[in-house]
Amino acid sequence: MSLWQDISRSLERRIVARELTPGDKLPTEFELSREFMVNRHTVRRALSDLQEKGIVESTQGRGSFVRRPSTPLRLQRRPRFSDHAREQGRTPRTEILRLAVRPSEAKVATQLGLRPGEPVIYLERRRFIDDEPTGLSQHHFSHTRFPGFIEMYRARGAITQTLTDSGVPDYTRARTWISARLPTNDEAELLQVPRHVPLLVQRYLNIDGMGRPLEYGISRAATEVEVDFPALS
Amino acid sequence: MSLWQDISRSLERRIVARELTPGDKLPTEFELSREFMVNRHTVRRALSDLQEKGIVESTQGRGSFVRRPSTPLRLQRRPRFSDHAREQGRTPRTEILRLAVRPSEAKVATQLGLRPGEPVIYLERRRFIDDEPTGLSQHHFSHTRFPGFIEMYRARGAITQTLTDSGVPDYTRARTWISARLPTNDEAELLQVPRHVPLLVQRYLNIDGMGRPLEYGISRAATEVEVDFPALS
DNA sequence: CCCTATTTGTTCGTATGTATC
DNA sequence: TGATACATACGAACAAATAGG
Repeated sequence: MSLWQDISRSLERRIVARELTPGDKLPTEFELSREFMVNRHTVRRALSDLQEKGIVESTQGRGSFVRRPSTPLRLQRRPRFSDHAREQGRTPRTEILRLAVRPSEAKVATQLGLRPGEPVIYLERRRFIDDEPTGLSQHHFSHTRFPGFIEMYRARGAITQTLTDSGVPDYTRARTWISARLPTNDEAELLQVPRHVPLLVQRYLNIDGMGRPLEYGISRAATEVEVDFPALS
Repeated sequence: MSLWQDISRSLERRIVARELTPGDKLPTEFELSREFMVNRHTVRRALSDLQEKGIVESTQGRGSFVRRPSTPLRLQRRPRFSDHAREQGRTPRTEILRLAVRPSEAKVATQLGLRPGEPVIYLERRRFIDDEPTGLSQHHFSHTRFPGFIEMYRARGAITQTLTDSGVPDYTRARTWISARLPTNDEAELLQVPRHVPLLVQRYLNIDGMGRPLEYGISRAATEVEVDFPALS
């Protein structure tokens, strides 16, 4: 057991024992180095470990702070996000992060059957349940096909409604690619999760009733940590 | 942009440009420090960054290596792991970690429609492609229904074959739950991945041609999964 | 608004420990 | 066993962001 690991554990114990509670400022690196009688670098290595674990957060010029605990988030299981949430008696909300027309990237164009660079509606959203951020999503629609999308979406606030009013009464998910990765700083911030909690990333293609590509989307959500596995020896 | 960030990006570019391919050994820290004309600590900071991102892996006494890329795995209604691998001209292999009869846990019993504690066949495996570990899986079958499973599986080495010979010519995946989490030490060891690379966890229920629950399984892989039917139901 | 003390971030230097080959 | 290479630790200095007077 190295010194920095000892220090990291010691600080972690202090936090789980509520000697230091979320939001609290940790002693400065200098003070910690005196307390543990080690070099400041050794303290920094320990703090770096705690940062990776999402337990503390450091800011230049301010100090290191105990992070707020993360609430386990539920993985969204249905494309109809709002209905699903309301069924459970919870309050869904969607925030628009970006909504614009932009040239399509190669991957998006391929999936939607467009020529690369052909304009697409780009919509980026953050979703909440009971005011807790639960997911981020990026949506792409053909601008040629839905020229009035932006205004309609702003007025209606829902994708399904916008598509219905654009003459697409129904659509289904044709394909989903799923992967997992750790969040970027921005994503961790937007979703209010520590950096060590994996994101589940879904890339999907929705098609309309005629089987034509309709929407290419990417959604990201933090997932619950599972602990119910029999140990592997 | 700090020096170590520059170096990290530079090395990452080298890797995506295939100048360094998966499995390759990076230059030693000393060599890199000479090349970039910085202190070895600065190189170490960059390598630490690349390790966090899962791009390289370092081992004391050996060196730093470019990690293997994760190959997308395809999830289907009739999952046939070996066929899929062979289609791509790769060599699949399966290792038995455990194979035994044990009382069913509550969750397993519920899914399989058994009484809690009713005996189940428990099979734990590790799968390889081209001798690289790619996944871990746990399988549960009713022991009452398949009393000779253990001997048959040992003789045949394949679940599908064992089931066929047990009078179950066909089965399909009824449901899949997907989540992500960081690996335990054991899992990281068995899968040969760093501890900060998320695992994709699939819990699934397979049913036979009559719609009866057949197998409850949990698989874990550090790879992308492609889903070509409505993903989460 | 500026100045300054505080605090974390980066970089160098040096030394020793420890795992691998 | 020795050489190599990564891991840990200490010391020093300066940069950069923050907070408070």
